[in-house]
Amino acid sequence: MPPRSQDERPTLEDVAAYAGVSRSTASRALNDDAYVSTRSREKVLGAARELGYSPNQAARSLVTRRTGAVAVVLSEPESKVLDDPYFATVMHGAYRELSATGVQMLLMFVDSREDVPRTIRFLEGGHVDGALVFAPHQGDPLPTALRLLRLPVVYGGRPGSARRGVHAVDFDNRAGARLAVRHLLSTGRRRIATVTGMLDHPAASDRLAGWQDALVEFGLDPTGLSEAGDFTMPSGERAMTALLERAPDLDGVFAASDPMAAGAMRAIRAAGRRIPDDIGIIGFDDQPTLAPAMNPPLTSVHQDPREQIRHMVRTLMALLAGEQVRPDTTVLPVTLEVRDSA
Amino acid sequence: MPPRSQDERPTLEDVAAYAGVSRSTASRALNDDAYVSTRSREKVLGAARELGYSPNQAARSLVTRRTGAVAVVLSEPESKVLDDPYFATVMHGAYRELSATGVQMLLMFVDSREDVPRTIRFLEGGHVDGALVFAPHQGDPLPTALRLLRLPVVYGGRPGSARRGVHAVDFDNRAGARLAVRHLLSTGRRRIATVTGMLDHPAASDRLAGWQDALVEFGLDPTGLSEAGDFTMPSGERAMTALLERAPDLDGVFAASDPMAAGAMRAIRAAGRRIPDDIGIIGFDDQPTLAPAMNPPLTSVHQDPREQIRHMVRTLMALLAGEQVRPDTTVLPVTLEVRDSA
DNA sequence: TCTCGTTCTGGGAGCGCTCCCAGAATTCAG
DNA sequence: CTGAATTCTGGGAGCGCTCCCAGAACGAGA
Repeated sequence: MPPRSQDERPTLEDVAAYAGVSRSTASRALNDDAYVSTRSREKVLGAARELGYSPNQAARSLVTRRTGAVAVVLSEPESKVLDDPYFATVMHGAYRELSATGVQMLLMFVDSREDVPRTIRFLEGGHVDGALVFAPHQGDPLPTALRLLRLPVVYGGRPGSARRGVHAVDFDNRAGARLAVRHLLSTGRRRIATVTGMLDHPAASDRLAGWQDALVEFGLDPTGLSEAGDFTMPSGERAMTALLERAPDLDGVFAASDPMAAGAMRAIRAAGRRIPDDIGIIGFDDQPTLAPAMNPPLTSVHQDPREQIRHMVRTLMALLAGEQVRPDTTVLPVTLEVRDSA
Repeated sequence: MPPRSQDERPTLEDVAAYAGVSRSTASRALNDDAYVSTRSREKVLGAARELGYSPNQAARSLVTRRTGAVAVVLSEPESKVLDDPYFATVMHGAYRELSATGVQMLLMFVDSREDVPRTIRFLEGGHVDGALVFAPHQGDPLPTALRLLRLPVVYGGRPGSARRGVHAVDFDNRAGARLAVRHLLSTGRRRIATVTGMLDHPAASDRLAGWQDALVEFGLDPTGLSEAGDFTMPSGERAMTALLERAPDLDGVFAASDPMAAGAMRAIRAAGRRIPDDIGIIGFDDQPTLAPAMNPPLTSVHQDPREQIRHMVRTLMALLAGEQVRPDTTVLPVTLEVRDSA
C-alpha cells in the first residue's frame, strides 16, 4: 500500500493500519458491532480521531443500499411557499428532528406539473431512503405518482388526491374553524361570514365545513355568507368587499388564513367599519410575524407545525426501521389565540 | 450473470446487456462522452428509458469523488430563521438555481455554537462539493472554522468575521438606508430617528451608517436619534417608545427591518401620533407578506434575494468547475418601495 | 492491396466500504 | 488436560460506477 499523501482524506484502511488491526475490525469498531475487544475498539477509535477520519458516505451507501438522507418535498406553487412562514417553520423543524437521528435532509420544491417527473426520477433514483411530502392540492399528481414507488412516504396534511392507505399527519382544521366561529358567537355576533381558501385544498374545505358546523349547531343559516379567496391578502380584500356588499349587516368574519384576514381588515376599514367594534375578525394559522403585528392584533387559530413535523419524522423513522406501521392519518389539535380583533 | 428480478433497480450492466453493448459503451452514451457511434448511443438511451434506469449516485460519486450536492447553511438563531420570509425566499431560490444545474441541495441550520462542530464534521465528510453560507454575525465561529476546510464556499451577505479572501454576495445596505432617509428628508422632515438591528450584524451597522450619512450630508445632527433593536417587532416597539420619550419632536423614523417598523408603528400610535401625518416611517427588506399588509402600507427598502442567490450559485459553480475566481464581495443594489407610511 | 490514422468498443482495475466466512484465540465445563 | 462453545480477527468478495488501455473496425491515401 503506497503511503497516503497528507492532503488526501484517510480511508478505513488507513485507520486500520494506524491502529494495527484489520479493515474489518476497524469497521466493526466504528459501527460498534458486536465481537470487538475493548482493546481493539479503543485503538481504532483513537486512530480515527487522530487521523481525522470520517467515513466515505458514498462507499458506505453503495453497499448498505441506504443513503442516510430523507427528502422533504414541498409541492406548492412558488408564491405560496415564499409567503408562508409555515413552510420555514416546517423546514427548520424537519431539519432539527432529522439531524437528531443522524439523517440528512434534502429539500425539494415542486412548483408546477412540469417539476413532477424530475422529482419522481430523483426520488426513485435511490438518493434518499424516504420522503416527507407536503402536497395539499386536490389535483396534485404527485401523490399518485408516489404510490407507484416503493419509497416510504409520510404526508404533511391530508394529501389532496387522498386515497386510503397513506401515512399522514394533519391538523384538525374543522375543529379549529368551529373554535373560531364559536368565539365570535360567544361575543354576541350572529351574522358571521367566512372567506375561504382555494377549495381544492383539503385544509380550506375543512375550515369551511367547520364554519358551517358552528353556525348550524347554533341554529343560524350560513347561506350567502361564504366567499372564496385563495389564501392571499389581495384575495381576502376582494372577498370581503363582496361580502360587505352582499350582507351589509354582518358583524363577524372567519378568514381561513391570516393574510386573507389582513386583506379583509382593509376592506372593512375601507367600508368605514370598525374592528372589533362593528365587525369581529378571526384568522387561521397564527403566523407569528403577521398576526401579532396587525392593527389591531389578530385573533387567530393556532397550530404547531413543529409538532406536526415531529410526528411525521417519527413515523418515517419507524417505517425505515422496518416496523409495520398501519397507514393512517394522525390529526393534531389546534387552539384559539385570542387577541384584539375579536 | 443471474437475471435480475423485476423489483430490483436496473444497473448500468443491465442497460448495456439490453442494448447489446458493453458497460463502457453504455456509460459513455449516458454521460455523452466522445467516441460513441450514433447507433450505440440510441440503443443505450432507448434501453435506459425502457428499463427505467437511473444511475446509482453512490457508485458514481465513489469513483468521481463528486457528490453532485451542495449545502446551504443558515447560521442564525432559530427565531430569526423562523420569522424571516427572506430565508424562505433564499432557500427556494437556491433550490431553483441549483437544480437547474443538476445539483442537489442539502439544507443545514446552525442554531447555536454547539451546532458548529457537527456542521464542520459533516461538511468535511465529503458529502457535498461546496457550500452556500449565510452567517451574518460578527462573532460567528463558522466562517473561521470553514477557512480550514478545503471546500469551496460562497457567503450570502458580508460574513461577520470577515477576513479578506472570501467569496461573498451582499446587498448595498448602506445605500439603501441613505435612500430611505433622503426620501424622508425630501418630504420636509428634519428630525429623523433610526431603530437599528443588532450591531454585531454587518447589515445592521451598514444601515446605521447609511442613516448617518444622509443626515450628515444634509447638515443635520444625528446625536441621540438612534436606538438599538434586534430586528424583531417587540424590540422595535421598545426602541420607538424610548425615542419618542427622548425626542418628542421627531417626525421621521428609519427602521432597519420591517418587523421593527411594525413595532415602531404601534409605539407611535400608542403615543397618539398619526402615520404618516405626524411621523413618517420607512422599513427595510420589503417583506412581501408584511410591508404591504400593514396599516398604513409600509414604505420599505426593497432587495431581491433571488438575485443574490443567483450570483452565489453562479460563483460556486465556477469554483467547482475549477475556474480561478478572485475572492471578492459582490454588492447588489437596492431600491425604495414607496407606499403610504412615508 | 496494404498501411496508417481515426473512431469506436469491451474488459479490467479500483473507488471505500460492509458483510460473509473460515479460522485463531480465549473461555469454560467436565 | 481435553474438547467444545464462545469471542474475536482478517481476508475475500462485491456493491455499481468511471476511467484507462489495448485492440477492433473503419475509413482515406499510397
